[in-house]
Amino acid sequence: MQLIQNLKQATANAIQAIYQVQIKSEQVLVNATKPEIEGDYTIVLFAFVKQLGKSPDELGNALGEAVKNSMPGTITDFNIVKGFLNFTISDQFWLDYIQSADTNQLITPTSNPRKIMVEYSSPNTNKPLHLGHLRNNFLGWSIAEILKLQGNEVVKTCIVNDRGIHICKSMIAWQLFANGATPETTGQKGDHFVGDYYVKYNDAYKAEVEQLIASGLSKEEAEKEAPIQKAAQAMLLKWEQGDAETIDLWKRMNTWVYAGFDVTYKKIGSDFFKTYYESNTYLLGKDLVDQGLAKKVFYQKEDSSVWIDLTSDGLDEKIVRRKDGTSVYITQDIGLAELKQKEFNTDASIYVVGDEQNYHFKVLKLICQKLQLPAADGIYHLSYGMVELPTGKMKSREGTVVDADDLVDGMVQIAKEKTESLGKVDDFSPAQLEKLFDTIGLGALKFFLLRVDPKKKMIFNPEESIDFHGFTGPFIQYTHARIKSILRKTGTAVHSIGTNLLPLEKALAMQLANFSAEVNEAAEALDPSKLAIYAFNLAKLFNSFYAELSIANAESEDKKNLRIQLGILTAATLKQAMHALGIEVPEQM
RNA sequence: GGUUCGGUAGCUCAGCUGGAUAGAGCGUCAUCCUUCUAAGAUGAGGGCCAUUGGUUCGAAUCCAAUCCGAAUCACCA
Repeated sequence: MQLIQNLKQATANAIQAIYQVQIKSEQVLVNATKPEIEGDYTIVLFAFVKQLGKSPDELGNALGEAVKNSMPGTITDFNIVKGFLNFTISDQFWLDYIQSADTNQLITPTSNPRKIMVEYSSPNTNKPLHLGHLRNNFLGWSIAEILKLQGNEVVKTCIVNDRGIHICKSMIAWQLFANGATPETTGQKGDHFVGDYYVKYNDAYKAEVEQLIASGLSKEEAEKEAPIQKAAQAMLLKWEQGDAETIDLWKRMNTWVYAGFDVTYKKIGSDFFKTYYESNTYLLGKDLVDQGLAKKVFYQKEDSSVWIDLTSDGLDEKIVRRKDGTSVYITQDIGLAELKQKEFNTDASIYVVGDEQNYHFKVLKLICQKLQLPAADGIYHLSYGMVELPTGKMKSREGTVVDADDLVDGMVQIAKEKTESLGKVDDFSPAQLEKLFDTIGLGALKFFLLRVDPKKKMIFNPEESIDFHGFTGPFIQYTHARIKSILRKTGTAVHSIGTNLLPLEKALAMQLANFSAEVNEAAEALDPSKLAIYAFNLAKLFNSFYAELSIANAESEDKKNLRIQLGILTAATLKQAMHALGIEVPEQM
């Protein structure tokens, strides 16, 4: 659907022809005309009034006439109101569009497809996924789907933070308190099982610190001297030395966690083409430090630690190698960026990571650029805001973390209760029902987390749970199911669709025609919320249409055909838009 | 203190590449199921778009300052 683009181009051409002034088509602003004014699309004349030195009316008349004549059969009329040039599009244009639209090709693919990596999820192996991870996973998945929809090749990756002191804490606690218990013996999901020992570690640590303070140590000393903390540090050292027993335990506990993650990922629909483990990548980037030194990008201090000075870029000095020769977080990320580039040769790499790491990624990109790594310019940090509770941030210590599994199960349960109370799916089999509850519950949750601009922090109120009415996933799923229900009765064979359009029919066609452009916008901005909003508006519009006009009992055969076709297109568009959000739409609900 | 991001209806959010009377949803009130799925539709009510100044035909949108909130500025990851 190129209509808007064509209008811009025609306007630019007209200005060129009449006034010999070169205007880029992108400079022409085309809006949907206000409902109470006659017309379908509006061009704002003010932008050119001054530049061309003509009055809005004079300019409007000249442009209106020229554009109208350049698009015969498409534009039937124009008018000028207070500096706005309004064009009326012919019914025939929309009828042609409705008739020829192909549900298998709702999107015009991008002319320059790229290979793009999307890295998301990044779990820690010491605790289960929580609400924040869900936002990350849904965003990553959706971004990947949107880019694919546009015609790009997407490589989904995940970096697992499977090493470090926090893992050792869980391990120590397990050794101390578990008595050999395992997820199998307790029947607990592996990630929750390990997460519990992380909590137990913190409890024990806190108790030890308090005890030490009571025995006369200062708070600082106590925190340093707590035996369990020392044990964890010792264990990390052993791990790094490759101590067989430690590595064994580490592997064993990680296996439990991964088994748990797999269940969750499967449930919420996350997958990765390639998973990187920090235990394999944490030594990367060391050779790049030497290269950087040779290139004089980095410099060495007296204690032989290596730094980069970013003060001229408005940032600080940053260490890239410790004096003991070990690398730091940023170093391994540089190394990993290069590794990924070598393995996949992508045009761009999108990191879905929380906004608390904005500074880190700014530095990462800058350093990669200074090192002239091929990956550098393609690095893009998709920074998303935290999910907060009405009471403030989630804090594991205060037990206010919203667990991902619990939340998903809760949503599915609500979907079940709601669906059963409505009693519209009595003919479903138990397996179908289960699938439906999952679809609706997850749909509600995903939509809720994706409908907000990713970069903004959002508030989630677990008390109120998530609504199934209004601007929600189930509302759109319901609209889809409703259309499908009608189509099952009317059939989908369409012949003649008549020669005129009612306002609601036209509005629906216009909205449908926008889909491709909306996908492009969402892809460009890496913002699924744009698609969520689009899908909601389309569903809402269809529901108004549905309430006003009958499809099965339309006033004529032509009208029936036309509305069936509009129903087919709306259902297909909703399905595809939701699919790009990672949300399935049921045939019946 | 520096940097970055945010402040729009009671609540949660759109709108921000300047354009016509600032929009949704939830909540509140009212109306609509013997006819295609009421998880729906229609209507009412609700706003000094944080504040002040500037830019201009026109500012929620751009600029500056101020106030409030958040993140970050680790030899943690």
